[in-house]
Amino acid sequence: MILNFINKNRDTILYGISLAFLLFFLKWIELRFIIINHTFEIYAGIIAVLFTALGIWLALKLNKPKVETKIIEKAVSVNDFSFNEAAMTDLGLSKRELDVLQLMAEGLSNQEIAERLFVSLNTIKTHTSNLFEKLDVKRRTQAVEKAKRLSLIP
Amino acid sequence: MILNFINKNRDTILYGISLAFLLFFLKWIELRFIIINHTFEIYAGIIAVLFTALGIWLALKLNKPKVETKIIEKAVSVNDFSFNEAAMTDLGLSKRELDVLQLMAEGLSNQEIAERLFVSLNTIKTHTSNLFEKLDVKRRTQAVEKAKRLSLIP
DNA sequence: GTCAAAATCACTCAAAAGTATGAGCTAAAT
DNA sequence: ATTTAGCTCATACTTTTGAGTGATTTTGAC
Repeated sequence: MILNFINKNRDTILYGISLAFLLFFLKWIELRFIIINHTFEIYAGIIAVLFTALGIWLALKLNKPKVETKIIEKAVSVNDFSFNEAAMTDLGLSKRELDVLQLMAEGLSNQEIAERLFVSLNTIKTHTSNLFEKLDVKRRTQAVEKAKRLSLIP
Repeated sequence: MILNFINKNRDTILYGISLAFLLFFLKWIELRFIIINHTFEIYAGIIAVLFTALGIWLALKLNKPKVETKIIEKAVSVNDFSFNEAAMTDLGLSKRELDVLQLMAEGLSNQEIAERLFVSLNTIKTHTSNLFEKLDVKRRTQAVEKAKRLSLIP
């Protein structure tokens, strides 16, 4: 805990010690000058130089770095398919129609879709017809294309 | 030209003037203190404060502002379609076949593709047949699906 | 229980897609 | 010069798809 305190206030403590040392040093040269009785200006000059240095040191120490935020756009290929519920309800697509749409997107024929869903070919035809109408397209390829654009399928 | 010179050395000139003024000021308070005969320490203290301030000012003036760059990575989903040349040569697809494939992916019918490319419907049929064989698929929907997987089309 | 939407299926007809085969023409490679 | 690959087109035929219509059954909501 005491180490922690020292660490946190390192600069302040250092500054205090430096100042104390400086004052002590000044007192010492003051004494010397009194004894040797030299000119006043030399003493003042030394003080000036020392404190200029102190000021510089202080400023450098306390000068907070300016933070510049740099935003780097990182290209990421994302797997972010989120089903577009809105589009589905908007178009009035039923669950079954969506099933058919998905299988259609996999490239299955109507016959294959029928077998996959255990219904007749005619049923699938009806579904696809309704799908095309709802999606406002003429062909299955267009339906798949549009469905992908609308995020109804990945 | 003289204005130019002044502008370029503004800081230096300013520093010189300030220093001159300070020295003049010091001389003045020195005189005052001599006349009033005050303690030496007050004078030294004033010098100390003044030159500390000067040091700070100098440091701030001459020190290049520290810039800390904070980098924030922003994930951006990118349109990163890069045509898979390898797959194309691997499958032995011709330019024309790729053309047809692209239009097919847009949901065009063979007839529409034929009109778009100014050739006959039969030509397109030939292309699609060859395409299906090369892609090892049975239907156009599968062809489009596979082509997308292979990055032959976006 | 009623009603509406959804799902199922059938039938017909037309259009589009796909298969198979053959062939001419051109440009590039051997 | 010959071969090869790619593009073109045609004919004949089959399969799939799609449009249109109508009907029955299921299901969920009111």
